[in-house]
Order: sequence, then structure tokens, then C-alpha cells
Amino acid sequence: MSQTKEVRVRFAPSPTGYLHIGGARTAIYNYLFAKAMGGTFYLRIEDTDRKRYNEAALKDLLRDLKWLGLNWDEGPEVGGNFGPYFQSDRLEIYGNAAQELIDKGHAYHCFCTEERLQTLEHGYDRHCRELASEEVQAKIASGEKFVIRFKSPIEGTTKFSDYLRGEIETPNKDLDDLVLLKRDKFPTYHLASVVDDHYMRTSHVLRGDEWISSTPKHILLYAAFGWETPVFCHLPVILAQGGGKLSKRKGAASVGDFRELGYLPHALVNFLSLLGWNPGGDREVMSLDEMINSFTLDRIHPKAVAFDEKKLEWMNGQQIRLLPDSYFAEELEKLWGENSQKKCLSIASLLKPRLKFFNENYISELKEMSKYFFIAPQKIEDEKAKAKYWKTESPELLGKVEHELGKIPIENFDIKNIETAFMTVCTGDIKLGDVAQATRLVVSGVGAGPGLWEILEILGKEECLKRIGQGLC
RNA sequence: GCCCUCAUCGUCUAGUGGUUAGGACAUAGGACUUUCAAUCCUAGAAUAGGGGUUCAACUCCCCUUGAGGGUACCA
Repeated sequence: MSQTKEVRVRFAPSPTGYLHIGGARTAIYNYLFAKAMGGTFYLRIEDTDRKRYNEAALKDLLRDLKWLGLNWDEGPEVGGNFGPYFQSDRLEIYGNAAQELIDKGHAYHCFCTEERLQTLEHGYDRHCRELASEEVQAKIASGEKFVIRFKSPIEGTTKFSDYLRGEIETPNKDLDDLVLLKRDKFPTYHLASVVDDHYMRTSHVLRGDEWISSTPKHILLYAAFGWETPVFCHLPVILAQGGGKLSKRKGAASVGDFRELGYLPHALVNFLSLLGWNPGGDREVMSLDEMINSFTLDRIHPKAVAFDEKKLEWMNGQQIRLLPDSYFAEELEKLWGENSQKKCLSIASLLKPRLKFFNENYISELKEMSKYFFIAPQKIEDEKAKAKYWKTESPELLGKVEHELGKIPIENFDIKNIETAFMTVCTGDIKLGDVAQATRLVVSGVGAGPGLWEILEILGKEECLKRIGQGLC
């Protein structure tokens, strides 16, 4: 069929709402497939529904796709970049296409009113299908509004081969005379997508499986035009954690939600790509190149899948740990106005494995975790930790710690000597846990964090003694 | 109602007639340890049900059930 043809795929969203993760995954698969095949990925905005068109949704959509790194490689030029194709710019093309079908006897004018249609219980009754052409001309001339409908075959069956599911056959009697061109002269999805996929030379249509039932209609349209059909591959849907439709009510559902929650774009891409696809081995944490290199359509499986945010969280942690320490160090420098690169790098290496969430829009976790390295705590904020670790003998222990740390020459205030100092304090039945946790509370204001020796080393002798001496609590 | 699609641990999956049904997340336990993470180790956990086909079915066929989708001048 078309194995040797250039691979050209598209993501074709309708700008009616936020980009949910199901849509994002469809975009990802199109993108990965294009890259894997050395083909072209383009973006087409299907804005043919004037009532549901949403300007804000369009802006979000473009922002989210770019944020995910799913850049398209073709389109009308906009300020030196490729823009998306807009169906609303191509009305003439669809109008001509509809006329072509009328001329070929595959479509007809329908003058039925909405009121009449509503009285029909079992779909359109093909009332206008056989109107004489003089009658049609007369109605048009008198200004009667009309739609253009496809003259769907009544006999026979239509079949197509879905890439993942194989042959799907539909009796033509189940297909109605669908509207091609609406009363407002805008095309319906069916006409517009077929016409565009043809003229834009789309080789593979990778789209959500809610389109399976409509595909026979599209096949019939291709045939009526005399066009070659692309390969159809319908992708499974993503369900909410407990099953059922994904929705804001059931938690984060849009790409924007996950950005605000602190997920890295690549973590989201990696995770979403694995929802319904696997590269064949046990690899899960992958770079974009690895994903591209191992991506094939036949390793997608057709089952609807549930979204598991816990695993996304894990994936985010994995991707965070893959980023260089310097990435976080630079963020710390900006965040706290710190000019010691060395200090920020040390802190970054301690905090990185502890971070769950982080992206360029979400730094609050890093900020919270790194706070005491730059600002001395004013009180012990963590009441629970205080109740658990602050004991009556704590002040006394801190006195000993202060004394031992004080003996370390300032230029030798390092992990090794700090540890020795603590061990010296721990004689008899004094437990290291009690000493260390009391020190941690006073120095950091919280009960949990990186190793205490590391924290003290970074703070430096002077600052440590100051904080311990203050003895909060 | 009618039509279509799908079905392996709680979740994501490997598997393509003969396997102790493997991995990952989550869960539980352990190691490490000054805390919290990270990391490592261990454990429990699945072929939806019923019929066939076959020497042999998770795997092929049929039915049921369940889930999802379509049935728009929405996409």
C-alpha cells in the first residue's frame, strides 16, 4: 500500500477546552512515530465549530504542546516559526470539495429544518436525497438555507483495516447521510479532516478510538473523491484512576494541571508514552531519543488504560535525579540571591534525591527544603518533630555539641571532624539519635532532611555555633 | 434500543499453543542510618466467567459479563 511513502502525521485538536492528557498522549504518539520514521509531524487546529471555539483554549493548547517539547515541523510561517494550520482559513477548499461531490452525484442539498429533523426518531430519513435539480435550484434561488449531505450507499458494507485492530466491517445501512457542509458553510469534522488529510498528504491517521465508528464514513468519502486512504490507527483512551472518564473532578487531568503541580515535561511525556505502549524490554525511564529509537506502532496495544498518578510521581522523581546538580544549583542562586556556586552545588546534590516535584514554574518544594541553608530558623516550625525529638535533656546535649564543635579549627570544619565531635559527645548512655536530632531541630528548624554532618559543613562553623548557641525552643 | 471496540497482579505491562505466567508502580517487611528521602533486598498479588478446537490453551473460535465509544448542522 503505502509503506514506502513518506510518513506524515498530524495532531489535530479542536480548541474547545484544555489539553487533557489523553490528547497529549495522542500528540506524543504522533510525534514519536514521525521522528521514528524520519517523517513529518504537523499541527492542525480543527476550529470548525464556531459555537464551541475558545480563544483561551487555543493559547493554552499551543503553550502546552511547546512545554511538552512536541514541536511541529511544518506549517504556515508565523514570525519566523511554523504556525499550525487552521481549518477556518480553508473554508473555500471545503466548499469546493463539497461541490465536487455534488457534481459527481455523491452529495446533495438538504433543506430540512431543524424542527423537522427533531421529529425524526431514527436519524435522518434522506428526505431531500432525490429532489429534482430544478427544485433544488429554485429553493436556493429563493434563499432557502441548506446543508450539503453525503449520499451514503444503502446497500453493501464498508470495511477498513485498523492498524491495531485489523479488519472492521460495517453494513452501509448503519451509516446515514452525514452532513458535510453545515448551514453556516463551515465543514463538519468528517469533510474537513478527510479533505485536509488528503491535501496535506497525511500518511497515517493516529487518533483517539472514539473515531472508530466514524471511520467507515470517512472511507466512503475517500472513495467518493477517488482518493487513496491513509493508514488508520485508533489509539485507546486514558481513563481516570478508578476507571471512568478523566475529569478535573477526579484530580489533575490537563497538561496545565500537571505543570502547576511540579511535574517535569519530560516525565509527563515519558510516563504518557508508556501508557499503552512499551518498547519491548524492561526499560521505563527513557530519554526522548531512546523513546524515538524504539517507537513502533505495533507495540501500542488497544486496551483503554487507567491513569496512575503514583507512578507518574515516581517517574518525575526518576527524571529529576537525571538532571545535573548544577540545574538546581542555579535555581538556588537565583532563589536566595546566593553567589557561592560551590555552596549551592553542595545543597543541590543533597536535595535532589529528596525532591518529588520540580519544574521551571514550580520551585516551592526546593525553596522550602533549602530555606534553612540561607536563613536561620526563628522557631521550630515542625511541631510534630519537636514533640518527638525535643527532650528535657536536649539543652544540655546541645551545650556539649557546641563545646565539641567549637574545638574544631574553622578551616577543618568538615564532615569527618563534625562526626568525630558528635561521637565524642555520645559517651555512656547518650544516644547519637538524641544528640543529632536535637541539633537538627535547632539548626534547621525541622525534623527531617539531609545528613546532619553535611548540613553543618555547608553552614560553616560560625553559623552552626551561632544557631546552636541561640538554642531555640 | 441498535452498532463498534476492548479484557493478564490494585495500576501500567511482558507473553503470541507446552513458562515455576516475567518486569515496573503501589503495598508489606528488611538492610543502610542521626531524621526524611534516595538506594538495595525480600514477600504477597493476575490470565473475568462458561463452552468449544487441540495431546496441550493466557494464547485460537463462540457465548455471557464487564468497561469504553458511536448513533449531532460537536469534535
